[in-house]
Amino acid sequence: MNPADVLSQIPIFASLGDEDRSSLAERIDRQSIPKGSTLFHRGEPGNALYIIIRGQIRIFASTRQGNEITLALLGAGEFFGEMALLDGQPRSANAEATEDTELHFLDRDNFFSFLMHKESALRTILCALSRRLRRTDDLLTEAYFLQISHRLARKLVELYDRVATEEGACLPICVTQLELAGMIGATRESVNKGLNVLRKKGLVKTSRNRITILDLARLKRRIR
Amino acid sequence: MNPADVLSQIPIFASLGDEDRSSLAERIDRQSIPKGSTLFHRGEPGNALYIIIRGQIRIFASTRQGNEITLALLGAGEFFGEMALLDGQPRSANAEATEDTELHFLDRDNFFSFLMHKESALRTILCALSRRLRRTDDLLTEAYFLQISHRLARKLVELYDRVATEEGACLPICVTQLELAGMIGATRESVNKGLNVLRKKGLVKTSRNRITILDLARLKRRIR
DNA sequence: CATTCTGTGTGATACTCTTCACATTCACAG
DNA sequence: CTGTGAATGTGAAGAGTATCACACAGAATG
Repeated sequence: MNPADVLSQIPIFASLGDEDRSSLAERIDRQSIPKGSTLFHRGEPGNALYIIIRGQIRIFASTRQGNEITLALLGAGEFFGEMALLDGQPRSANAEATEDTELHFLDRDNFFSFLMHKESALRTILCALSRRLRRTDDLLTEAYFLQISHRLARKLVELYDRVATEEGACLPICVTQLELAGMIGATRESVNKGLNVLRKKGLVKTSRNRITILDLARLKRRIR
Repeated sequence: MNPADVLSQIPIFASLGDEDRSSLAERIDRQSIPKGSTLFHRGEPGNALYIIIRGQIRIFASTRQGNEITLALLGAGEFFGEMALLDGQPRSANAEATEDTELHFLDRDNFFSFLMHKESALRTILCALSRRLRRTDDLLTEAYFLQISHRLARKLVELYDRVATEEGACLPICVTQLELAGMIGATRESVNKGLNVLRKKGLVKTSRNRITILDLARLKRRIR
């Protein structure tokens, strides 16, 4: 698959015309990293935007006590690292590959000259940024006012939606309880106990690395 | 002060040439709102970006139980409301004036044509967006892992820095304990008890509507 | 096949923060 | 000066989580 075709699969660049896409493709480099390896750490200078071709990247922050919170889990077609690119500040979080991953990267100057050139791309990037900001604001309100069982239910629905839209069937969510804990800012034990409640009510079914939602409607009702 | 001069004081527009500035000034409207009044609510369609000339705006989210969390407190020269403008979604939070406030507003079409026209403005907007995103990410990590006393100390330093840079002296921070509680996601009582500890250690002095930092260095040390 | 590792399930205990219920102080309008 | 409301101070009780300390199962590895 040539770079220009890869670009056409990516939401930010999908609206580009053919010639713009090819000219951008020439400026983009490609990189592969193995599962478990780190792409960058918080505090490092950042000057590139990454776009995921294949695999999965986890964006996370950590505290001195060794706790970790997962800010985002990104898959093929999604991009990240744009913050450091935009404001020139050091990386605000860590990024690691949770699967063998291939990605494109685009450096600062290319990025800006490209944006100034294509208004549609500018609009798409700005949309994506504000959507992410919205999401984090929501997470913040949740973090302060919702108890763990609610945050858990909400996150399960969110993760389910992501799998469901791609297949339509009632697929299981593939996460460990530890990962879930990181996403909602809780301990693994609390997540386990929260899942226990949902299990007893027949809302979900759990097994190793898997959570299957049995009654989506009732689960959604618990969120409110 | 004529519109064009006002614009030159505002970071986003500072880099404009004189003629650009005047042409933009014609398209910008002005609005005054009294202390305590609401500018917009969450869920309303948004079609304008606001820039604060004078006064203060509080951006906040609220839950059905009536709890409120202050997402940002913005002063002269700062702007907000750009998110709804960018992605066309409804307002994601509420905005109210905590002082008598004057602001400019700029509608969608003008905003985009302006951005496409001036790369420096684009950079400023993108910087501001990513800075805001950074801040919220930080707040989120804090919310999950830091206990109230730490969040309190951190917020006091942040508020102090904002006052201090404008004057240089050791000015008191003007907030009520209820407002502080909204900013760090806690109850008024918890804030009170947290302040009590800081007071006993001689780090701060409190009175009605006022908190004075006595020992900034030691307060900063508590944050870590 | 034995061993190790990772993910899961669960109770006891301790701690933080909220909720509730009041008392107190201060500013300010009548 | 006096009443009224807003902001503050404080304690008791309870909810919700974290921490700790295990037991156990299945998968992966040699």
